[in-house]
Amino acid sequence: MPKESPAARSRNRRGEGGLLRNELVEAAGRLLEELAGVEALSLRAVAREAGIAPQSLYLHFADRRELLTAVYAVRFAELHEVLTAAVEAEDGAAERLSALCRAYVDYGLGHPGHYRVLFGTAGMPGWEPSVERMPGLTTFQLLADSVAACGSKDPGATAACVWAAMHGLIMLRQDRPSFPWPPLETLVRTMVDAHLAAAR
Amino acid sequence: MPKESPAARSRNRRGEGGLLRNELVEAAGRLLEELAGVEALSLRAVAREAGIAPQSLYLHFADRRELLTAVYAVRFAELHEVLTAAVEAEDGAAERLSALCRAYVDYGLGHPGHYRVLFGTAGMPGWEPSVERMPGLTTFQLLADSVAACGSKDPGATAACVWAAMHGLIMLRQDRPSFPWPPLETLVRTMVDAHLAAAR
DNA sequence: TGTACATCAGTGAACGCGCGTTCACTGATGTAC
DNA sequence: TGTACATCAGTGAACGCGCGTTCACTGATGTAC
Repeated sequence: MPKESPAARSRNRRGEGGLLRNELVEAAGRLLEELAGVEALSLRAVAREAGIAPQSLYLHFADRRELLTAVYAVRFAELHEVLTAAVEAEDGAAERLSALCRAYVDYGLGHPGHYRVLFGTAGMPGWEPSVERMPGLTTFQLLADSVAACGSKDPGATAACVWAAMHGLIMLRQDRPSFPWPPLETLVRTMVDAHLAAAR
Repeated sequence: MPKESPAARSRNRRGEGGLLRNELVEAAGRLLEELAGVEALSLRAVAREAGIAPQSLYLHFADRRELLTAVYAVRFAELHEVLTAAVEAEDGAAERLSALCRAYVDYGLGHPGHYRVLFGTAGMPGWEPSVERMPGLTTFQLLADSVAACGSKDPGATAACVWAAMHGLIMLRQDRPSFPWPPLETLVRTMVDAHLAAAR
């Protein structure tokens, strides 16, 4: 399980070297499925997972930071898609907001490693998520719109609060598993209901 | 600033070797003031900050994990004290809850490094915060009581929600500084008001 | 159609770094006689 | 009061590890003539 057979990978054909780039991002994704966050994505670990020599990574990324940026972009797109689908599946404003929150929290708890790359990234050596503004803001808009549709007086602040609450839920449940947590459903419902109550 | 003059520290007198233990925890605290989280607290960095050789740390701690545990305990006591003081300074139930939340968020944003040692600790190599249950739960009780006093139907779930919301606020504001955050006051008030609204 | 050559996808070997940890040691200081 | 000794607070030197990164190289494959 932990080791890849060395013969597993054979060199790409000429002109198809670019394939390795995707293989690397996928390898990083696999690592994140079983391990914690960005710190699991050492350049060497990713290369190992992909079955190539560490220095081959430099054929497609200028340095480790660029690799992380690529992983970040792919994962953000994934999350955005999940959230969009969740919102579109419902009709009523409150239902849409609930569905969005559920989907977000489910993603975070279901893919802890991926989630941490997206949002649990601080003081990480050589990794500044200034890139996130672009994809991040349009995704946040999804939430802000849902909140606004529920009649909140200050959708910006409320949406930020909801985001933070979901983030805290995801992070704390992972980082403090020994705490006697109420069921996830209860927590999400309590949180959403509270902000809905304030909106009315 | 970064370097300590090597002559700064002189050996403790006989029988006072235990002083070094405190010096080390304080050195760790100093490191956390300017740096991120647990990962900043390498055994060697702490020793450097304290002005001793790395291996001298083993005179007082069995390994790095034990040092982190000591730092954790001291910081948790500090936070608990801050929160208790904040609650006791107010009279009305809603005011007490608000004050508690403000104090918590202020601590987290005012001492990011310390806060991250307390709650931002996951997948950290060799650090399992099972110890936290003891001090953690009594501190959480402070919040649960404040929430209950406000008339919440499910104080446990609501308190957990509030905790998560504050945690998320603290972490995200640090990790995503480029996001257009509403003022901190607004966020905390929005969050507390929402849960108060749901309680009524 | 055959061959020389350029290109391309990678690898071999090595670098210096900070890390946690171990082991043998030093030298000042208090204590027993 | 003087001295031998044990204790104690530390240090010197070294270990193996994984890391990011660099440089020179290889060998298969497509292309030009």
